[in-house]
Amino acid sequence: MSGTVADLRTLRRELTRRRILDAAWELAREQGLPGLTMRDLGAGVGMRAQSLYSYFPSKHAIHDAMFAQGNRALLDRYAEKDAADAGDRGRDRDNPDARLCRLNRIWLEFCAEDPVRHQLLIQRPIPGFEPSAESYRAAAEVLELTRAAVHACGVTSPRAFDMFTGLTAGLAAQQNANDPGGTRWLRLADEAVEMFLQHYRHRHGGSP
Amino acid sequence: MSGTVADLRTLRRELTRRRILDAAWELAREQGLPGLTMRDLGAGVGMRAQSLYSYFPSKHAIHDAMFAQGNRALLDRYAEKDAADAGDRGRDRDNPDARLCRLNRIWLEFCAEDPVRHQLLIQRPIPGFEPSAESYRAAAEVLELTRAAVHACGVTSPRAFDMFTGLTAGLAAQQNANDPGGTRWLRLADEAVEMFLQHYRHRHGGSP
DNA sequence: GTCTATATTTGGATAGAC
DNA sequence: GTCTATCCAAATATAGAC
Repeated sequence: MSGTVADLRTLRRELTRRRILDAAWELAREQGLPGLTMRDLGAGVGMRAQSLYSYFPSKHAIHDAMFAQGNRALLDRYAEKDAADAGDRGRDRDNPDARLCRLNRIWLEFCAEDPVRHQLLIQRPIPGFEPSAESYRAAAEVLELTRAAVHACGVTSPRAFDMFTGLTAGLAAQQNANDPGGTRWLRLADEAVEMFLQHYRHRHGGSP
Repeated sequence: MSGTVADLRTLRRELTRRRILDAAWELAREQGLPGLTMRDLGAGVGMRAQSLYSYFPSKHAIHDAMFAQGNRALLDRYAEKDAADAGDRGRDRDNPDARLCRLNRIWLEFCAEDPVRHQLLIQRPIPGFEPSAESYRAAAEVLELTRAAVHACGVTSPRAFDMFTGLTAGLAAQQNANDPGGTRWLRLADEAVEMFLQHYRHRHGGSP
């Protein structure tokens, strides 16, 4: 019996943690990531700021949890969308170019739909913030996924991969900085991949 | 006579303003842009924080002055380097591709040599900060310079120019975020321009 | 022109009552 | 588990003496 009670407690606690994180995202979207304060966050979930310390040991821990959440959300998005768009039809082997375009679109849309999340995951807007090892693992997983997709297109040099990450990171950054909510750079996604593949496949690559 | 005295006073005042801004850059480079405080800044020039208000009406005004300084520095860099590398020899007309590569290298090196300045000029790390109109003018001038250089290479579509700014912004962002002080993305500068021109000149462009 | 003194606000975090 | 009551630190900014 006491086991069940403990489980319920843990569950309630976890739910409240989620509510706090949801409110944190909402506030960060409104006033920017540095503008997120314990006071406002407490008010956002109907608590005093001090009560938050029952759920997170520090503000840093909240940032870290958000970072981890963001990376997991991206991995989930890949799993959903990538599978939904082509997995069943088995086109992954047949057309690696299309898959790279797809992954690139998923990434760019993910970045554009929440500039604050993009900021937290990609740039480092919080001075002393270093994410935990577990959070880094998810980020590295995303990178490897992308690298594999580029390789599958016949482009294998590290230089080329750096160019790819630069290209796609730039489109996301420009979109959020200069046309937030729009599609001015988003719409260049496929064109960018095409440009990239044309250049690197013919130079260092394998099959056309 | 009183005019001379007034001039001296203005001069001294202007010199102190410069000293304050120099110290501001130094501190920002050390502790990040949000870590710049009036206290530390005062200490950096041998004053109390309160005395700074004799030179700048607010912290915001200091940020704005830094923003303007940064943009002017970039324009100066273009004027110096671009002219020094090719102006005398008059290659600008003969080889627009080389000029675009040159401008791109100047820009990337400028961004990489001071990540904090890059952050201030390109991204918007300070929540409520909006630069003054005069500062914006310099930034727009930079953009037009680049657009003209891309046009000279026979690439005229706005889409293509957006791709160019995305590409080059991404290289700078990746360099500073993932390899500060290194050259991992910097060295891709010419290759990026080559890739870009090959793609867009053959598609929408003019002469090869 | 710079200082001391101070006002004001804000934010992160702890202790202990209930 | 949440609250009240505080603490402490830091930061922007103003007033007035020297």
